[in-house]
Amino acid sequence: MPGPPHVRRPATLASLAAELGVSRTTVSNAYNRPDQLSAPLRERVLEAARRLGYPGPDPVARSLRTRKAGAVGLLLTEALSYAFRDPAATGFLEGLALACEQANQGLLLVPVSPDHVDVTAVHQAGVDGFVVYSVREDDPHFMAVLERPVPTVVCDQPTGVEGVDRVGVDDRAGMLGLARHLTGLGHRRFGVICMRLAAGHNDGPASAQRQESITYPVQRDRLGGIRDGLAEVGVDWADVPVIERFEHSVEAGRDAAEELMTAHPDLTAVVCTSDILALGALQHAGERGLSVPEDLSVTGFDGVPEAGRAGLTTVSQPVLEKGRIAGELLLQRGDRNRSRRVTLPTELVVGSTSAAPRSDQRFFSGW
Amino acid sequence: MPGPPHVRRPATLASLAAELGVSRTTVSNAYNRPDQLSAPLRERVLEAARRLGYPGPDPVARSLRTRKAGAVGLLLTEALSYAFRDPAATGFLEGLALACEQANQGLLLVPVSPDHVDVTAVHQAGVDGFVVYSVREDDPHFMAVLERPVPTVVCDQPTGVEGVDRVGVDDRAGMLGLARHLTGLGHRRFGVICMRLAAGHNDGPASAQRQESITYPVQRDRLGGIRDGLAEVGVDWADVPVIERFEHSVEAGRDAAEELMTAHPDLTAVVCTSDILALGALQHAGERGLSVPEDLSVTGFDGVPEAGRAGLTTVSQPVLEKGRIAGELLLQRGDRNRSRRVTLPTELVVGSTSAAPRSDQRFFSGW
DNA sequence: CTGAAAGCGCTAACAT
DNA sequence: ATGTTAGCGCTTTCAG
Repeated sequence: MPGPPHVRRPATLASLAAELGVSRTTVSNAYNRPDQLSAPLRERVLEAARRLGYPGPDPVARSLRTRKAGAVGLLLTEALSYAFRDPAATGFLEGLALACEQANQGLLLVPVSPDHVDVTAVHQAGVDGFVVYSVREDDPHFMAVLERPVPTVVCDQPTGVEGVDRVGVDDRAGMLGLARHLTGLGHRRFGVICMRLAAGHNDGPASAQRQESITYPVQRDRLGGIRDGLAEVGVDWADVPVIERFEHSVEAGRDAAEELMTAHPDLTAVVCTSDILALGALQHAGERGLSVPEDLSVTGFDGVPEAGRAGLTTVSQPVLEKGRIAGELLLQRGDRNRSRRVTLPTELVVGSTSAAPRSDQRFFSGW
Repeated sequence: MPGPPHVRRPATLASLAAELGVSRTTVSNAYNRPDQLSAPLRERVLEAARRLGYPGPDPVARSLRTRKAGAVGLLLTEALSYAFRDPAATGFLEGLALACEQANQGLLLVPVSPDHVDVTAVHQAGVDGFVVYSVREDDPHFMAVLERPVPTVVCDQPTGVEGVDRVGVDDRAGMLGLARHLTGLGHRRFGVICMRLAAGHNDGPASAQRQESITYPVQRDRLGGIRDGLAEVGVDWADVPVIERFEHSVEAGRDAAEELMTAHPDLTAVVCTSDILALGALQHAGERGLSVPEDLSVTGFDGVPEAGRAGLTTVSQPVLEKGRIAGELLLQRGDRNRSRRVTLPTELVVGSTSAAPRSDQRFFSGW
């Protein structure tokens, strides 16, 4: 907060003690260890505090002394405000908040400047540990977190970081199951819409080279799951167009679908790596005059409430649970000897947006 | 966080200074005032820090010294996790996060134990100020916030607190407009579903006495707006059943509507003090076999996205804007001489859930 | 450009 | 049950 400092605290523990002619310890005890002094004395102290406008022990000074901040820091890739717009993130946050609440710990959302990289906020954060939600492997904020001498738990990505606990789901297996569902229905001509794959702003086809250098493990696994599933029925991944979007929004999904379907009007299935993108694709299909699932199958990933309402075929993951476990992993100190890894199950949800392709499309590429 | 303290920091600013044979000031400057020392020296310091595993100045110690925490505290009535479920709260949070982000300030969600009242978390919070979101006038956590010697901004409620800035909307005027819309359509037989009115768990009719002792100003104003609007056409408030719900959820709204319509099957309009409750009422109408708006008009308040999708007639308020302004009010220190009050406009949104009552119901009470 | 001195406000041992 | 002693790790005048 810019500007002049706050009003100087009117009174301190020391001044109160002096006023009362007791020691600082006694005043401190009046607040922190009521059983360490007689009730009357304690009341005298509290009464004097009220009279002098002493607001109780300063939290920061206490933190310095006790080496406990009473809060967990949360690092998000995106702008802070994004967390409240993405339903998957919201579910995660709800779970994390639940865990913090239960342990009576605060949850500090660390501001991440959307524009120029500035990790000072990570350094400033008075927290006892960090939860990192789904960031790039080479995220500078994440690096800054690792330098802090506090425990850290990662959700989703990055994976496999030394000395850091992690909770996530088996993205690859989830997508593999979904791919099998689609190939089982008879689909052979696929298109894919995915989220940001690496640093840099790429809106458009994800070249083979770009796919080689993915820095978001979750996207890597989800794409890998599709690829493996298609390989099982002989579909070559090189023939599958993959469209990447920097922004993660329904609008971006719609837009990507337009790009995809314009270049490849013969696709029978569009697989999206998130529900949000899929909802956009669904929207585009409507605009294009395609019936879903008759003319086109569309699938997502995450299982957010909106997807459920739209009847989207998707892979559902327990986001709230993920958040709660992330919090518990951080808050429950156990053997910190070696890092713990928790992988939650996903579930294939077959909705009304996937079906067998029209028979005339099934194994032909047109007349 | 329970358990043993963290690993002791491997090195401190002092130990680094000793190692290098420079003063602590110099090391401090290397981090905070790069222009105060030569580049080579600074590099030497930073290099030594890396080598010794010095993670940079301890944020808590720095906070104590500078009297700045670099974070804003957020107090919510409900359990922390609730904030992520209520779409109106989510919008507010997004706006607030935006403001914090821009000022590079953290946002600390203060845990509020749902069960036994425990305000220690408010005392522990290392923050430069508080934003209080929509709490009861006599909320003990709020009282604790007021005792802290830091600036505070209230969103919505409580209103009229000395020395505290406030941002909100004109709830009364908004509801008055909505009431006029309904009376203009010809409605005369109303029922109301409202949120929690005061401390204590009351699920059921809100007696006149209970309505006298409302401690949530927002609910007081919204009910008052309806009352005034109905009074204009001669409908006596005493004849209007008001059903209160402790929980704020679609399910609670559905349930309240059932209670209301069972006791008063002749109503032509159900006014809800929130969209969430209204969505529940809509659901109940369907279950009851009533067509909306032909058989029954249903209205909400807030203008959340879900309501828009459902075509709900409601009073829309700029929640994101409210959040942003709350943040700005706190972060922009201006004349703190006297408290500032910001009242944002609401907008009547006429959807497809309100229409004239069936003519045979219009001015008759049935045969 | 660098150093010395002086705390920020509090709590945890260890006495008494 | 209360007091004494020693810092927690840092920044900030003010001199050199």
